[in-house]
Amino acid sequence: MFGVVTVAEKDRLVEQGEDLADSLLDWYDGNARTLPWRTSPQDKADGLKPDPYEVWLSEIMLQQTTVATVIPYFEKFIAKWPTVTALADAELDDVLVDWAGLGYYARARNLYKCAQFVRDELDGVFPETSEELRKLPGIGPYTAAAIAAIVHDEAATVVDGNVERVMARLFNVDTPLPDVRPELRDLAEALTPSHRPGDYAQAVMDLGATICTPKALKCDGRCPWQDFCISAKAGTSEELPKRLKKAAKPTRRGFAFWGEYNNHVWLRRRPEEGLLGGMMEVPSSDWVPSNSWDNFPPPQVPIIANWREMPGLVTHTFTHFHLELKVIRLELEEMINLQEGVWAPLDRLDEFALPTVMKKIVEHVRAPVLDL
DNA sequence: CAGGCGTGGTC
DNA sequence: TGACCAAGCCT
Repeated sequence: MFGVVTVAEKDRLVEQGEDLADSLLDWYDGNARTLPWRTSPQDKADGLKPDPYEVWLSEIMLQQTTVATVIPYFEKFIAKWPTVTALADAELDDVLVDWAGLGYYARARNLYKCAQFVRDELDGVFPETSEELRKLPGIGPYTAAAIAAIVHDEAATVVDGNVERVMARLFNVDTPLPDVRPELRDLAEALTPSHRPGDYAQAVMDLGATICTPKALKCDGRCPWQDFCISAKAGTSEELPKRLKKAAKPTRRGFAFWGEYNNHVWLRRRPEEGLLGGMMEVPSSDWVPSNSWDNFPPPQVPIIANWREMPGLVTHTFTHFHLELKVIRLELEEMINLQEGVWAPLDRLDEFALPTVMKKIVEHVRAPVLDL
C-alpha cells in the first residue's frame, strides 16, 4: 500500500501549501481551544499580543507533557510569579517545590537559569527572534520557533511530536522515527505559511492533539486536511508514524530509609545534576539493576539501629527503568544529629520539593493498609 | 550524538 | 497491565 505513493504526489501536495494553510486556519478560527496562555482571537483583533513570559513558561511546561497536566501548574506559577523578573527573584527551591510532580526537573532548573539571564542580561525582556531565543537555557529548536511564531509572528517552522505525526500521515511517509525526522521537518518547513505563522503552528498542534491523534483518529468530516491527506486515501493513517521499537526497560531495586522522630522524617537533597536533580528525597541505598528480590543483598543502613522492613513495595517507572523499593523504617527515641539533610515535619511535606516517586514512599509509609 | 531525563493517561 | 505515548533539551 505504501509503495504506490509517488514522489510527484508529495510534490503536488507541497505545491498546494497555501490551500492547506488556509483550510487549517479556517478550521482553527472556529475550533481553537481556549488555553490559559493563549490570546483569544478577540484580544488579538484588539491588537493585544501574547505575553512572551506566559508563552515561554507554557512552552517549557508543555515539553513532553500534556495540556491537561500543565494547566494547573501554569496557573500556580503565574499567580505566584506574574513576570519573568518575579520568577528570577524567587529561590530556586521554591520553584522546584511548585514544579514537583511535573517531571523532567532539568526543565525547572533551566527555567530558573533562563529567567535570571533575562533579568540580568536582557533588562527583563525576552529576545524576539527564534535565533536569539535558541541561545537561552532550556530553549531548543522547537521552543524557540514556537515562541517567535506565537508572540511575534515569525515564519518559523515549529516541529514537535504532533507536527511529525501530522506530516507523516499527510504525506504517507512510512520511514520509521527517529530516522525520518529530518524529512518530516523539511515537509513541515515547505508548508509553513508567512501569513499568521503563529496561529498556523498552534493549529497544527491542535489538529494533532484533537483530530490527528496517535490512536482513535477522528478524520471523518472533521479534519480540515482530510481531502489532502495521502495516508487517508491509502488507509494507512492509523499505523503512522512508524517507530523503531524501543528496548524494554530494565528494573532496578533498592531500599528507602524512612527515619522518623517526633513526627518528622529525614529528607535530604539530591545532587544538582542527573536523575531528579536538585529535588528532595527520602534517603535510599543505590538503585541496582536486578532481576529479583531473591538473594538481593541487604542494604548498608545509614546508622546502625533496629530498622524494620515494611511489607509491600513502592514501584515507579522512570523514562528508562522501572524501580522497586523496599522501605525500611526506624523510629528514633531521641533527636540525632544528621550528617546531611533535614528533619521535615510530616504535616508540612508539601513545602518540600518531593518528586512523585518520593511522594509514593510517603504514601506507602503513612497508609500501608492501602497497599494491598 | 545516542542516551539520560518524569509523569500520567490510554489501550 | 505493561507498553506506548506526549507541545524536547542537554551532553
